[in-house]
Amino acid sequence: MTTEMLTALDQAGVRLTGPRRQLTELIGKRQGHFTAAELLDDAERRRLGIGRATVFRLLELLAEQGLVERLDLPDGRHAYIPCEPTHHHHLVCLECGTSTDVGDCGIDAVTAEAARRSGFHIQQHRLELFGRCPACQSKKRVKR
Amino acid sequence: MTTEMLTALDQAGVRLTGPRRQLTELIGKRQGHFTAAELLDDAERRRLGIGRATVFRLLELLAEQGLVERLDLPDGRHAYIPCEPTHHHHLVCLECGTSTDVGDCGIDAVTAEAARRSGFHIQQHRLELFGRCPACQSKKRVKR
DNA sequence: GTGGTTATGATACTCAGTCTCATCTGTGGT
DNA sequence: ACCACAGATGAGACTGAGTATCATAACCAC
Repeated sequence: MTTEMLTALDQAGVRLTGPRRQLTELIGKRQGHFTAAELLDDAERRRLGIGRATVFRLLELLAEQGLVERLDLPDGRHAYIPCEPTHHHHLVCLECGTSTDVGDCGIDAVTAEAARRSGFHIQQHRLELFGRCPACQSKKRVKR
Repeated sequence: MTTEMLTALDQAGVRLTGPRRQLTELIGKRQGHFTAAELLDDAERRRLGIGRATVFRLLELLAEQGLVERLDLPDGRHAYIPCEPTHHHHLVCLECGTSTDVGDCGIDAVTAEAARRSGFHIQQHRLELFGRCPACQSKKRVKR
């Protein structure tokens, strides 16, 4: 996945620098969502000497390319999810952070209906689903 | 609307203090969404002598009671919308900030479908729609 | 290789939101 | 009407996320 990110960045006409390679690798090693602070921590723990600004700049770049998506967690924090650059929505596990992409699932019908009722011209929408993934559901069951 | 908020706060067992009355009044005077900073500005402009902490504390209280809902704007800022304390979604005008509540519009079917496909147990969802309200649509048309 | 454009890290800064704490005030009981 | 005191307040310190600046470093097309 990190190579996909790198080739996409390359095609976007930006330089494939050391810090960018290292950070995309760290992103690849994480599963699920992560915050900028967590990524920064990873980098510091490995003594990569990467500055905070660089982390934010890369995340912004990746977000522009649609390789990563900004997510607003229920507690108000911002997180990022690596994902395919097509329109979709996220289903996030509140326990382990795993996330899955879901396709449209009929959401277009919902927005169309809302537009019809309100007269609004809808330009963008955001749907975020939160819950527990199958693995965490069975984990809890065992513990009880 | 501000009286509704006050009676709801009263029933929640908190004190109806001066700052709380003044702030709910300011919220009532705004239409559409607003950020904490904007509300704070309003209060400062009127020399009410209300501290920043009080503003945040009231917003938190109102959010707990469902009288106001936290909203994540597409640009990442946090805003609040006064609303009815029932489950619903928001349709926000990106130009003037007006917002409308929309009922379920079939979104439950979407979450059910996503749950079926993924095996997740979905606990909460957030749907936010952004666009242009009817008034702003006709405004633009006139300008051209 | 080399040149020059682009990216980088350090640092300072801003801004949102939280915490603390001494002081003040609404409210229920009298 | 008064009082006592729990709960609320404002000031200001603090934290943490994200941004801006700028001199230095590193890509990469040539």
